[in-house]
Amino acid sequence: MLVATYNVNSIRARLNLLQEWLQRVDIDILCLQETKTLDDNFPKEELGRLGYQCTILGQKAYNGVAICSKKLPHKTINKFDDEILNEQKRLIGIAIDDIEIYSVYAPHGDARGMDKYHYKLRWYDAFIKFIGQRQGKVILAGDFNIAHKDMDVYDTVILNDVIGTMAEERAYLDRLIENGFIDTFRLIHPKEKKFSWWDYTAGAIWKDEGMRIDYIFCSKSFEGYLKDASIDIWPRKRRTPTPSDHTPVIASFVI
DNA sequence: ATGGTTGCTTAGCAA
Repeated sequence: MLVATYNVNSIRARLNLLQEWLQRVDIDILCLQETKTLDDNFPKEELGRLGYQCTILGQKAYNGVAICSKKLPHKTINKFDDEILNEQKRLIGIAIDDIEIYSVYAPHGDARGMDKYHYKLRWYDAFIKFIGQRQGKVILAGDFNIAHKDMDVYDTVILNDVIGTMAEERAYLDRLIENGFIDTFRLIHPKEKKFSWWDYTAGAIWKDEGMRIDYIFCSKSFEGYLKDASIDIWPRKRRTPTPSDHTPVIASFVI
């Protein structure tokens, strides 16, 4: 079973590239972020033609998450007890067989001290609390907007104590791991310096000046099933159609 | 070259 996460930076702008990519790989469950459109405008039919059932939680212009799966989910989780998890569309879950899968789009946070920064911390508090209550086989796939360690950024001087690398942000990923979640890419590749996002400006992708901020975490109960993990740089290196600033992250499970 | 890129929605915001 192949699980992928991809921040597409607009599903409508990225549809052609996404279709091309999906024909090259054989993804079973695709978690999308920054779909940036209301549910009515989500290209359900186009993805349906590629064999995917789409579970969508969109909003106009910003945010928006979805999960496209080959199997039909028997449950959708799109409402949460904590209001901060409901107001912006950053989290959706589905259940397939005995597995819960979440597509996650954590707030960017702007810069320390700004309103959006405090929002990020409050959102993460609510998210970790919610996730801590989940039981059994759980997968969290998405754009977490935090580079966990120094090896997850291209330059530790330029990217020291800035948004995405602050100790207080990294502590949230530590807490996820303390709760039993596994960073699948890092487990399979303990030493590899690979990124999942590169700034659009200044040709960052061609210099590999990026950060690893997209992750697939799985609960401890999955540990024996994890077979492989990778970052597919192919979509990010297209010149046409225009790519997202992120690239897909993949995890493979023997289920 | 003293900046540079996208997308959504239409000039300002968000990333």
